[in-house]
Amino acid sequence: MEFEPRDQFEQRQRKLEQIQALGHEAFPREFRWTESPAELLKDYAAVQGPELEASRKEVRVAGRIVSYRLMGKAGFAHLQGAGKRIQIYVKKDVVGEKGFQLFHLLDLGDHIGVRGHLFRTRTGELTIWVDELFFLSKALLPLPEKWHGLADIELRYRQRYLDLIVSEKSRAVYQTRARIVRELRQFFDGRGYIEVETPMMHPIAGGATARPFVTHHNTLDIDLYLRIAPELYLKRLTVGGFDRVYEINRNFRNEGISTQHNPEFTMLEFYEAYSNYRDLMELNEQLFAQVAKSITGSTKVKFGEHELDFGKFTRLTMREAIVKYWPEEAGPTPHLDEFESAAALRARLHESVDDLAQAHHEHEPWQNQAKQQMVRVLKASFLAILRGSEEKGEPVGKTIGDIFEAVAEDKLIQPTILYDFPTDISPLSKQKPEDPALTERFEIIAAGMEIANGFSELNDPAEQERRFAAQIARGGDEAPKQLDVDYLRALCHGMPPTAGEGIGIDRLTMLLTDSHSIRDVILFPLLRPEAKPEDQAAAEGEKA
RNA sequence: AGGGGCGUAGCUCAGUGGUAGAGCAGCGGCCUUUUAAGCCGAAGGUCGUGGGUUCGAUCCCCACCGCCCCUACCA
Repeated sequence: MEFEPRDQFEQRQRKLEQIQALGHEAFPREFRWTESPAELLKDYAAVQGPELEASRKEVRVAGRIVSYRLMGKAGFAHLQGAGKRIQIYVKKDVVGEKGFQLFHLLDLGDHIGVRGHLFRTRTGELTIWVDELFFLSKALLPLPEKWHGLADIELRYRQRYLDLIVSEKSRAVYQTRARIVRELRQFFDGRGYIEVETPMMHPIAGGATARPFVTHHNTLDIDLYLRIAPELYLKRLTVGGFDRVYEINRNFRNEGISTQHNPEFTMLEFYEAYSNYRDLMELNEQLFAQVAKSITGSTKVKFGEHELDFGKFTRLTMREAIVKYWPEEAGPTPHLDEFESAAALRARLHESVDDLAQAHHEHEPWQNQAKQQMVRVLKASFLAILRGSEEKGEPVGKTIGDIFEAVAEDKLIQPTILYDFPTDISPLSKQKPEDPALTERFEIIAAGMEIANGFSELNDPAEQERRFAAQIARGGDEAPKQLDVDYLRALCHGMPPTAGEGIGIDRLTMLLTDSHSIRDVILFPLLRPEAKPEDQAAAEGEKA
């Protein structure tokens, strides 16, 4: 093994040998401790020095050395354990010649155990007076800089272990994430739901529109897809009589990577028989308020410059959202009847493009750069939407969805329930009885991000088959390659009226931890693998 | 995929068309209540990689690699 910095690596290997020569095992197997550094700091926060020294209660504590100050015949260090740091004081008189030799051979990053008792230093810091040192494990590579920590974002993602050692903030995010998941489990368990695990390898990728990852099973000699959603399996379970069922697990989508997208991400998906999407909206209002409150202490949560209030959801239909956020530069807002026909909507968009061009022309660039930018981007989006509609023959519902995304989605900062989605983009949702162009579907949007997606589940097998067939006929990378006949068969056995929903755990964690990149809430986000130096040289050789 | 930015010691960062600097970490020495401990000394680098311009490139130009941000695809 060879690592940079080579001299420090070798230096520390030599020290390990010297530690062994002192009679210590290089890699001991255990250490029996009585308290963690975190527990000591908490339990003895209010206990004064004289009281500590009067009782001289023996403690045994293990941790990683994260600071080290040697002063002749005594020294201080901090041991980090369970995320907190306790100081230790090591005196040659007390630990003896060999004990002090061991102390000399320690480096930042090493794990040790200590036996001793608590006292307070002159400055009042709670400290362990060490009677005996135990060597536990050597860090052969140095820790990041002690004051600034690991500032290189790439290193924080690639070497998360270092980030976690050095950054209490990062550590806290993942602890919060665990609490969020626990909270969600409690919420659903308390409502009579059962937690299940359905396949992650699917013969047909369904339940969402996304490009899947493909893999292969050797013995069966079949291609399989990593699941893009658990939806169709969970709904089979509602047919099977699990009336309230949920799963928390990973989905995989072979799509782009961004601050809001990682190729694998965690979803909570749940189904509740005999309920509809209105019931779910109410359930969501309770759920989000409760989770936000128990995680952050309040339903009002700081997210960047905003304060998101999960105690108060706005409800808007998709069409209302488009009308509400339609910018004046885009001309008159569309009328309700214009959402009915593709031709009317296209005409509206063409007019808007002209109005936007006009607006762009009228504004002097230096007057309001942000507005100029908005007008330019919106015009480009509208032109793209028109191309989709006119050249690719996309259905009107798709056009409406695209318009929503172009004009409204990023404006929805406060938690919003956006509902009544076009049937054309909702192949698994039940239609509204009074308007088959719309479905009983909603999304929860906060900070401009889609957090959850739920609907009254389509349980009419004939209609489901028509929708699947339409999807397949339309084609594209994101459409299923074949009909999921077994799913239709399951529906034919009778699925109760059911409402279901998926909640993005990563994004929810972002909101509740004020994290602005999904990579900050996923321990090991997908990055391009590090090239070994020789690979890199070879790659360049080939090109030359 | 397109646009912008970044890449210098293990880490955090300065810097210059003329052979590269600080702090922390590491090494040697002094120091028995310090705490970003201190003081003295020495060491540490193919300035992301490869080309080009130049008498001379870490710096200027081009390509490539990696990361970040925005846009596009998507949740």
